[in-house]
Amino acid sequence: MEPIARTPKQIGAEIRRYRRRKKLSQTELAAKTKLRQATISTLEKGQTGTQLRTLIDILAALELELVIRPRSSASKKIEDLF
Amino acid sequence: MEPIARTPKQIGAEIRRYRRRKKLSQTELAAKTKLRQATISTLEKGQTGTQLRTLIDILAALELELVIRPRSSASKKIEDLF
DNA sequence: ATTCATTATACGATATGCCGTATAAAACTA
DNA sequence: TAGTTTTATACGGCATATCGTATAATGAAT
Repeated sequence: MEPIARTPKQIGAEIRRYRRRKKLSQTELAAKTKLRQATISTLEKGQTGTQLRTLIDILAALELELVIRPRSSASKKIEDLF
Repeated sequence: MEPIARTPKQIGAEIRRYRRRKKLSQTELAAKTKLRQATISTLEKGQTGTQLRTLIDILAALELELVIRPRSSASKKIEDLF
């Protein structure tokens, strides 16, 4: 299953998923990244457009990486996501 | 080879690669996205942290998508050069 | 229900991105 | 070479993200 993200909301949801997988609270992640807990909260909610710098800091702290690629065609069924 | 991006510079380089593949100038892409040519220029150069919203608009215009995933260990050392 | 941890929201202040416009620099092409 | 397209950079002004700090809401567990 591949975590595709095309909107801030999807990106935030992915971040949250990975953060919890690592058993970190927003506060703990904030400490690692020198960001505020509030900033991480808004990113995960996808409420506002955040800054790319913020996303990158968080990805690094969670040992994640970004892959940019052409959009996968409609062959991807929703069922495959679960 | 997978287009992994962990820094603004790498992200910018990927965007540029895909834009050129579609034979679009920065000005043409700017028109599609309602951004300025200057904004696209700075994003591609990776000079400044841009806004996530800007990146997403451009990805959409280029029909690209983002995948977030755990870091692949293979390229770790190489990426540390940046 | 109460407590404790976690997450969401609020305030003014500061930093930074994007805007419009414009020009300069580079890269192609004839 | 000169001319054309493309990309990089500059300015003031506006919009917005993050800051620090703090509090309110939610969730989890006993």
